[in-house]
Amino acid sequence: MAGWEDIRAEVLRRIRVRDWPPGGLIPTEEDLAAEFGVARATVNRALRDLAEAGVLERRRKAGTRVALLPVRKATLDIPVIRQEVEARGQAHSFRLLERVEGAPPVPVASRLGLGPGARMIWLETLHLADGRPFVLESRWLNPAVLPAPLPDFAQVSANEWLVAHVAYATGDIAFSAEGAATREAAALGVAEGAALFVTERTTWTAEAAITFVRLAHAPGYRLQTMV
Amino acid sequence: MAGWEDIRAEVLRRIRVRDWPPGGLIPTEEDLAAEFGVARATVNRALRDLAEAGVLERRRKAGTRVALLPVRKATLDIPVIRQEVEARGQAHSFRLLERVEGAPPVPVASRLGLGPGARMIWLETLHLADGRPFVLESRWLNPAVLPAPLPDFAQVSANEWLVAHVAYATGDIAFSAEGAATREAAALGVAEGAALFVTERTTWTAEAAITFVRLAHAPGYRLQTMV
DNA sequence: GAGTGGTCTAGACCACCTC
DNA sequence: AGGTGGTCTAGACCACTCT
Repeated sequence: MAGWEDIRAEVLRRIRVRDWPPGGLIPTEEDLAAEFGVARATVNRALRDLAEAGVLERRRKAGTRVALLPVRKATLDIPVIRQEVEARGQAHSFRLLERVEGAPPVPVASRLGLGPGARMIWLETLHLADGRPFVLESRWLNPAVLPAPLPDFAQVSANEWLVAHVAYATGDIAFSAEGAATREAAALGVAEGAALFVTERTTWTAEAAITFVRLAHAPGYRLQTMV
Repeated sequence: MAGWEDIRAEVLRRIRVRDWPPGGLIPTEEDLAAEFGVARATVNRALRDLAEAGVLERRRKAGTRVALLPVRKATLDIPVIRQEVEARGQAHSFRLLERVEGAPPVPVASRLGLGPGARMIWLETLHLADGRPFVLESRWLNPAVLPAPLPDFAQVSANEWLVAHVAYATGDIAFSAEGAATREAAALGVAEGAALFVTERTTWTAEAAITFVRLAHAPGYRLQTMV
C-alpha cells in the first residue's frame, strides 16, 4: 500500500508542517521503515530522492537532516532548437550565414582545451521561428574528431548531424545576459546593445573537445523550470 | 566487485562508442544482469540513473533505448545570494532600499494567483559583494501567510528569514535577459538598457503563494551547470 | 497475451563518520 | 567503536504497453 512515493510525500509533508524543522535530524531509515511498515530499502529510496532534490542532507552515522536552504537544485530541460520552436506551434527553419575554417579566438580555444593554432570550422547559423529570428547560433567544430564526410551544413543542422553521427558526449552549459554585438544585432534584427539571453555549451568525447556553441536568443526568451 | 556505478559507466561507454547507437534498443535488465553477474536491481539502479539524466529512455514492454537527443537535462544549483557571494571569497552585505505595503502590479498578482486588490509587502534590496552592487532584489511578500511578528528587513535578509520561519515550499524559477530599467540601472550603477541576467522565482506553500522575487544580476553574472 | 521495466521485501555486508 | 546510510541479493508481484 505504501510505495516510496507515498513515503516521500509524507516526509515532505512533515517538513513543510515544520514537524521536522530545517536543520533538524529526522528518524533513521530503520525507524521510519518500522513506522510505515515497509522495508528499509523503500524508505531509503524515498529519502535518497529527497536528498537528490536538495531537501535533505544525509551523512553516514551523522543521520539525515532537513536542509537549511531549500530548493537548492533545479532541473532544466535543454531542448534542441527545432523542438523548442515546434513546441510553440511555430515552423522552424535556419539559414547558414557563415562557414569559415581557421584558428578560433583564444577564449574559445582555451575553453575547448586546444592550442591557439588549432584549425577549426566556424559556423554561424540563424534559426527562425515562423520566419522570424529566434536564435543566432555560433559554433566551432573540431574537425579532428569528426567522421570523414562532413555534410553541407546549409542543408543539415549541425546540432542534429552531430547527434546522429558523433559518439555520445558530455559537456557543460552556462547561461548569461549580454548586450547584442553589432553583428548579432543585425542578424537578429534588434538594436545594438539589446539584452540577449546567451547559452554557451561545450561538448566533449572521452578524449577531446567536439564543439563549442554559443546561442544568442532573441529578446523575450525565457528559460523555465518547475521544481 | 561490480557496483551500479561501474555498470552505469560501462553502459555509458558502449553508448559513446556507438556500440549501442542513438535510438537503438539495448539489452533487457535481465540480460545485462546475467552478463555482468549482478542482481537485476543493480542493473535497474544504473539504467534508472541514466534515464533520469536523459541518456536513456525507458518504457515497460518497449524496452530501453538510447535517447536520440542527448544532454536533455541539466541540474542547476540555485544558491542563496549570501552563499554565492561568499563562495567567491567576497564579503556580502545588503541595503534595504524600499519597503512599501500595497497592491502589487497586475502581472505579479496574477503570477501569485492573487486578486488584483490583495495587499502585499514590497521590499527592494540591493546586495553587495565587497561593497559593489551584485544583485538588485525586488520581492513581494504575501503577509496573509507569514507568521505574526515580521522582522526588520533592513537587518535580516528576507530570504534567510523566510527559510527559517516559513513552512517549506515548492516553486518555479525562470531565467531571462532584460535591459536595465532606469531604477535598476541607478541601483546597480550601470547604464540604462545594460543587459542584466534576471532570475524570477515564485514560492508557494501547499495552499497559498508566499513570495515572488525578481533578482537582477549585475553584468558579468553567469549561471553554470554542474558537470 | 506476454514481455519489459517498476517496485517491494528481508536479509546481509560494507563504508564512512561521528562519538 | 558503534551507529548510520549505501548498496547488493534473490525472489516476487505488479503496471504498463506493445503486439
